[in-house]
Amino acid sequence: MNSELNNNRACLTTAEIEQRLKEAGINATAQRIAICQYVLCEADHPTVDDIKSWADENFPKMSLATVYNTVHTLEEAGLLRSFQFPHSDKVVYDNTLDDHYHLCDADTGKVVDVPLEAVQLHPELIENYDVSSAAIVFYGKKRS
Amino acid sequence: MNSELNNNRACLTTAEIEQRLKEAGINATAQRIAICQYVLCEADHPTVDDIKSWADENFPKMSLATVYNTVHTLEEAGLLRSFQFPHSDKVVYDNTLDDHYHLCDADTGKVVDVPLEAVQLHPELIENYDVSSAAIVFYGKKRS
DNA sequence: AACATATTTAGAATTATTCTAATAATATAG
DNA sequence: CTATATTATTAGAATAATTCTAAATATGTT
Repeated sequence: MNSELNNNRACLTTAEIEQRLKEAGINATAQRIAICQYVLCEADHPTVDDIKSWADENFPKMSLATVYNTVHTLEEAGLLRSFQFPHSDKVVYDNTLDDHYHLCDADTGKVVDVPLEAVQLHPELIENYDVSSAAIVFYGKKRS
Repeated sequence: MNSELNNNRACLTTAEIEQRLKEAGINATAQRIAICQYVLCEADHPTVDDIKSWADENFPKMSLATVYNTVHTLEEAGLLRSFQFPHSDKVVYDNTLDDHYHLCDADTGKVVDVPLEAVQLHPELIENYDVSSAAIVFYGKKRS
C-alpha cells in the first residue's frame, strides 16, 4: 500500500548525488555530497543531531553549522522536506517528496510514513478561511 | 456551526474560578486565580509570553516561572489544554476542552478553532499500527 | 595564477523552557 | 491561635535547538 510513498532511499552513487545537486543549482561540495549520502539514502527521518552524529563518524571535522546550512540549502532546492512534530522541538528531515503524512510510534519515537488516503479533509467546513495546507501527525503503537 | 466548540470564555467571577480550582484539587492562590482570569476568560489561544505580558500589567511581580508552573498545573488538572504548531517553538494554550482542531491564519498568525467534522481519519489504512490520536493543523487565509 | 564568490568553521547569541535553591505563603496539628 | 509541615512563588542559572557572525578556506572564473 505504501509503495507510492517509496522514495529515493535506494542508494545513490556519489556521481548521481553530484548530478542531482548540479541539476538543483547547488555546488557539489564534499560536505554536501556526504550529507546527501546519508540523508537521501541511508537515513530514515533523521534530525540534525542524527546527521551530525553520522557526520562525526564519516566525515572529518564537519561543523554543526554546515549541517544546518546544508539541510536548509537542500530544502530550498526541493531535494528534502522538513517537518516538526507538535510535541517536539527538533526538526525532522524527509527525503520522500510526494505528499504524505506521518505517524509517530508512541513507544519508540520512530517515524512512519502514512499515505494521503488515510485522511479526508473537508476544508469547506471551515468558515471564512481558504485552507491552503494541513499538517497531520498520527500517534500510535505497533500492533503486536 | 462552531457553536459546540464554544467554550468557557464567558467571563467567570473570582469566586467561580476559586471553586473550579478547588474542585480540581488546586489551591486557589492569588497568582493562579489571576492567570485563570486571563486564560479561561479573556485570552484567545495565548502563549506563555502572552500570559506573562498580561500579568505584567495586571498583577504585581509575577514571575515567569509561576506562569509556567500554573499553566502546567492547570493542564494536569484538565482545566486547560496545550498544543504546539509544527512551525513554531511556542506552546499555545486553549480553554476549549472539547476535541477540535486548529487553523492558523497565514497572514496574522491568529488561531481559529476547527470542528472535528472537518477531518475524516481512516486509521485502518495505516498498516501495522494502532492509532491513538492525531494532531491536525490547517493553514489558510481569511476570505475577503 | 589571480580574483571574486561561495562555503565552511568555531564559537557566540538567541529563545522557549526547565531547573534550582531560597523565600514566602498557606494549610494543618496540637 | 501558634508551631510546624507543606506547598507556592521567586530570581536567576541551566539547557537545548537553532541562528548568527566574522574569519578562514575552498571553489569557480577570468
